[in-house]
Amino acid sequence: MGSVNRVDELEPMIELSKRRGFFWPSFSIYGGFSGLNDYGPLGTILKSRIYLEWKNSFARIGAIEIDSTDLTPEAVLKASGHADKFIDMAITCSKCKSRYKLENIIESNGGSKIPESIEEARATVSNGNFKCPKCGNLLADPYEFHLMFEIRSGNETMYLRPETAQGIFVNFKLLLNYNRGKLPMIVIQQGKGYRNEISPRQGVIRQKEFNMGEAEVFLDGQDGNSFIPGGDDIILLHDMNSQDHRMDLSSAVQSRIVGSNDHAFFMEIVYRLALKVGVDPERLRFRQHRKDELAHYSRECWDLEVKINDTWLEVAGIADRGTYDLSRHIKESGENLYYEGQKIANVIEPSIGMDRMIAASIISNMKKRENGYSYLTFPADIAPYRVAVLPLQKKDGLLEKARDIFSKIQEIEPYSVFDESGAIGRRYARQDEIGTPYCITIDYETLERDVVTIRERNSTLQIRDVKVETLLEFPLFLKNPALKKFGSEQPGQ
RNA sequence: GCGGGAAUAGUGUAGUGGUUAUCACAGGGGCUUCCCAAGCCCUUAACCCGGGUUCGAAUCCCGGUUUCCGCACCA
Repeated sequence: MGSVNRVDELEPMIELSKRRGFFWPSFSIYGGFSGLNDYGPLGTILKSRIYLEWKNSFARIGAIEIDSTDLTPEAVLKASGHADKFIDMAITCSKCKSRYKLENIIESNGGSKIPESIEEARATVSNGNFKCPKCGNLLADPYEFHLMFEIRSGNETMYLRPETAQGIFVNFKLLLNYNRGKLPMIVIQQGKGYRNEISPRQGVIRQKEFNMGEAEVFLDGQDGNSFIPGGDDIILLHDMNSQDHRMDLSSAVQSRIVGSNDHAFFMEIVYRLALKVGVDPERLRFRQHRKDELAHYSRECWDLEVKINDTWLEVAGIADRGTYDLSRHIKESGENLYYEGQKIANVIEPSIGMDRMIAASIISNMKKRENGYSYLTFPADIAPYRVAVLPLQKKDGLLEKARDIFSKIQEIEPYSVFDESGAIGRRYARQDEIGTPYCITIDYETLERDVVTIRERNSTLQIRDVKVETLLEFPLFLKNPALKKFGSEQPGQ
């Protein structure tokens, strides 16, 4: 429920998503399965459009893209550190059923040596006289908890990848060769990651299987100036000492808040993507990881967070992985993953949780009109459907005329809607609710003079007397001169 | 995982042991209107799963699942 005063933004988003087909819980006819969600028809289009924006923003700076496997041999994840770090040792109080991470129990009892194996953990616990912090009961029987999904393939142990990144690192040698030995090299990958979450919550926000968009940026040397941030967006930066700064990212580098220009540049790329998919800048900040929360591979990390229900939710992380991964793979595989002799590339990793980015976009764009009807203010670039064609009524040849125009519009804008049912106002409302930016109405003027009316979603304004030939003039409907009359309210701008 | 609520058409809900399972919105068809979810008529569509108690269970009990709220977890 939440407190009475708080407006819950998540619940209306989930309700809309179920009703209109953005996403819904997986396997619902079998009672559901927690932590898994399917994208419905609208969500699937939205997802591919947001991925495309992401790809474009990296392609514009010369990125190359690969697509590696989900199944990953144990050796790779041993090298990367995940096989060790992704197994938690835990302990449950037999009396009050409280669960603890073993290392927390050892530390809170003044111990410092964290056991490396389950055998060692058993020995430590049986000698340690550790008590449950809650009820004082003596704790016993530590066990392992796997955060990765394990798969058996013959005699091999494999895992479903916890991140897409390793697929890029293991291909580094081939990629560098493909790139004719040149750095910097930016490699991106779209795909699924899998984590055995103990208690998935909040629908698409925390899942066992999730969509990621990751980039590994391989940099020449340590100077950190291969890429220079150029934007003047004033951004809220919450640093590791919980100090807030409002400044653009190049100033943040000069003020030594962000560690390097390279790091700041990719923070900027991710920030602009969030704006591009329609997240309100007022909802955005970067938060720097404290030393004690950095992942095992990371030297410095800034999360992009979105404010939902007045709490900050991580949607992306821009980590400085240094030479960690390549060094590890050099050591474990014995392969030459150097460049220019003995140099190891430095890596910046902008990594985006796409499901969360999509949810943030929906939430940020959900608006209500004064009459209570809701609409989605998606930028036209990511709106699932961009145009709906609506005959004012079905009689007098309007339906046929509308169908004719619709089939021509589909040629230039394949994702368009045709809707003939119900009153015209109802049909506008239907399109508003799924965020279609433009409706084209076919009326008696169309029959007489071949002109249509274009109606814009956010303003509900109309332009009448748009010639059909103007409408069809440009392959990209969004760039059509017919829309200029909408001025600055146009959602595509 | 633990504790506590909850689970009924697509969505939101009513229903305290016997109902033809309520209502609204949404959806489909028709009439009417003809530029912003109007009106009228018709219509589709639901008791989470499995056991038990009972002559009889949507309703009571047990187990499971899902979900929400706390706690823990979130590399």
